[in-house]
Amino acid sequence: MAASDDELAERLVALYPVLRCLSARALAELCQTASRVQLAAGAAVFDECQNCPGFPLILAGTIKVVKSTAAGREMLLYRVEPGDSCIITSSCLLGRSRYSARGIAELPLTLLVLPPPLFEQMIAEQPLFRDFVFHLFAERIAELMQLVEEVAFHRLDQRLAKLLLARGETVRATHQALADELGSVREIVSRLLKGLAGQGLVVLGREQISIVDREGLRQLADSGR
Amino acid sequence: MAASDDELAERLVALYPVLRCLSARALAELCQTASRVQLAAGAAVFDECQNCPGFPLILAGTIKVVKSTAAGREMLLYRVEPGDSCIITSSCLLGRSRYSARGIAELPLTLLVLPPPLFEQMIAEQPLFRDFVFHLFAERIAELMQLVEEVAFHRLDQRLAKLLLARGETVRATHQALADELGSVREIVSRLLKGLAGQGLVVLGREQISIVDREGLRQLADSGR
DNA sequence: GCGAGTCTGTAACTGCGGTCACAGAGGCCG
DNA sequence: CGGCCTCTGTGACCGCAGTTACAGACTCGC
Repeated sequence: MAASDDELAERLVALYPVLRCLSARALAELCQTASRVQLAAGAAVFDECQNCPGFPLILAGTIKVVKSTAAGREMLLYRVEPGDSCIITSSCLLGRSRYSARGIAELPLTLLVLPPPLFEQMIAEQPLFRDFVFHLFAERIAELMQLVEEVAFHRLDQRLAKLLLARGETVRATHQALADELGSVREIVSRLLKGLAGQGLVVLGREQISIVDREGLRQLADSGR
Repeated sequence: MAASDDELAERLVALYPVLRCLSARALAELCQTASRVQLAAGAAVFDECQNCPGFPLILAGTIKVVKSTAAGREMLLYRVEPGDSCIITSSCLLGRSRYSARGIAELPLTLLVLPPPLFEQMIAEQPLFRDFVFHLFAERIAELMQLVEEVAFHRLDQRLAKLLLARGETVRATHQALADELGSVREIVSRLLKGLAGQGLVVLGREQISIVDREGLRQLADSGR
């Protein structure tokens, strides 16, 4: 028990260096007070209009935060990874409002959920923790504003190019998955990818896109700004 | 001097009831420490990639926060009114990052700008003030997520209808101004307004749109969700 | 090896939103 | 009154994204 808590504390601090600001005692207490949640890949972490059970620290896996329509289309707002915190959750917690999007576990997910009183206490007493949370807020807001701009003003091929660039050398994903990130539909993504391949920017394979001309893609993504 | 500070304090507390959590002394000190800024209508309050001089409380006027393109198109992200705070500013301040949009005074604007150390002190010491700021964060984030959804999934006529509904009985604005809120262009707004008028939902006049069928507009705005 | 299910390609068509190029219409000011 | 500026109306045209409807390709399990 104590050993596993020690281990947990270590992993926590490795992912969230800011927690070093806590005393060893406080950290141990945190590990005991917080509840551990495990979810399978694909499970819903939260949904629109729910209330929020606490402040989640991500130990493993990722959450994708998504708006979706009745027609089955979907759009990625942002992704939450270990070391981040799910800002929408914090915002519910802090603002006492409700979720306004859905969160879905992309990989098997392990969370440590701080109960609200503990969270508020840490915000009150730990300037560094406060800074950490605020910094996440600031980042998300900037990202969301950027996203609005891109959706409003950029063509889909540019957004697709940017998405591919952000994913490294070879992207393993179905066209449907890419469409869901962009808020579009599969056929269009297929068509655009074929276009990119025709320009020699990528090479296509099953569930795989290999970038061959990174610079060209970047030019496309940045054209007309 | 003291009289004018008293007046200021009164106006402040009227607009920001949360400041009641301060002692009379602290409030007086705040009024003295903070700097007052006046800007003409149309003036830039901040721009992308600037750093942030402090935490603004709005005494009079409004700020529109906007993304704009090289081609001269513009898109309203949100509007900041007396009693609100400009969250993008707070996010810069708290997250030590930079603006990622432009802020423009819509009316003659009076700000009271709290220097960062004072702001941080209040965040640290005043739980109610902290709540107030967080609540604003939460609201903005939810609004931005909503905006992404609307831009990505809703037709322009629906978004226009919603915009008109949110503006009261008769809307006084040029088509260009409406286009700038929606991230579109004047001709399209004119065309769509003509369509709405044709359906008997609104009546058009110079720099003026009068809503005659509120319910019909609402149906249009909500159709296909 | 066969069939079900998933993933991809692709062609025809539609419609929304944007661009361009004007023409009036209403105000404001000298 | 005449000229200028802003605001609005409008028609022709274009291109992107979305829809529909398939057909083939690949994978996996039986």
